[in-house]
Amino acid sequence: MKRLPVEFYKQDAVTVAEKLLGKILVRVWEDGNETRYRITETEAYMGEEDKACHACKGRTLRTEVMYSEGGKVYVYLIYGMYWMLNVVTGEVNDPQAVLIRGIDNIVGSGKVGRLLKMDKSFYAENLSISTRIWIEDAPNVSEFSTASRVGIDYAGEEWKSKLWRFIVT
DNA sequence: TGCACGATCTCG
DNA sequence: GAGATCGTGCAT
Repeated sequence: MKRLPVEFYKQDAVTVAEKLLGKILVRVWEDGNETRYRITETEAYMGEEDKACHACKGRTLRTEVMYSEGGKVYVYLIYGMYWMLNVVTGEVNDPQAVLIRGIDNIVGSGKVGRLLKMDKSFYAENLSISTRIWIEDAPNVSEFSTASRVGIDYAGEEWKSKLWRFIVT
């Protein structure tokens, strides 16, 4: 297996979110051991128009990495205790990202962040060259379902109703 | 300089 | 069903 090419991440977030299902997330720990996880649940966030996307507020210190080229990591702290793991997608100045909500049998973006020991140092980590986290190719999964996104009540009906959550079944 | 608010989870 | 817990963004 090999790492996904940069071109993979340059597609739009909805496409990447769907194709990431079944792919292998590799995490190398400080002691040199590595663990591989199968991605089972993702969510897409589509740019400044998407009221549920952090970039809808425009370019800030926190959202800056979403404006860069796809293939980078976007992490941020939520509720003061959970690091959320996202993958930036799309071209430069096209702020999109895919939230990793589930890996293996771990479902819940907060749990994923904790399990992977995510923290601020992973902000803007490049998945193509990083030695501690990357994603490897794997066959697409044939069975998956879609659903509306979670935890974005403030985004309004139009954006809440988008079926941009992808789950391996 | 201060404050309200979350893409959540766990416990009672 | 509520609390934990803190960086970020916007209002003073």
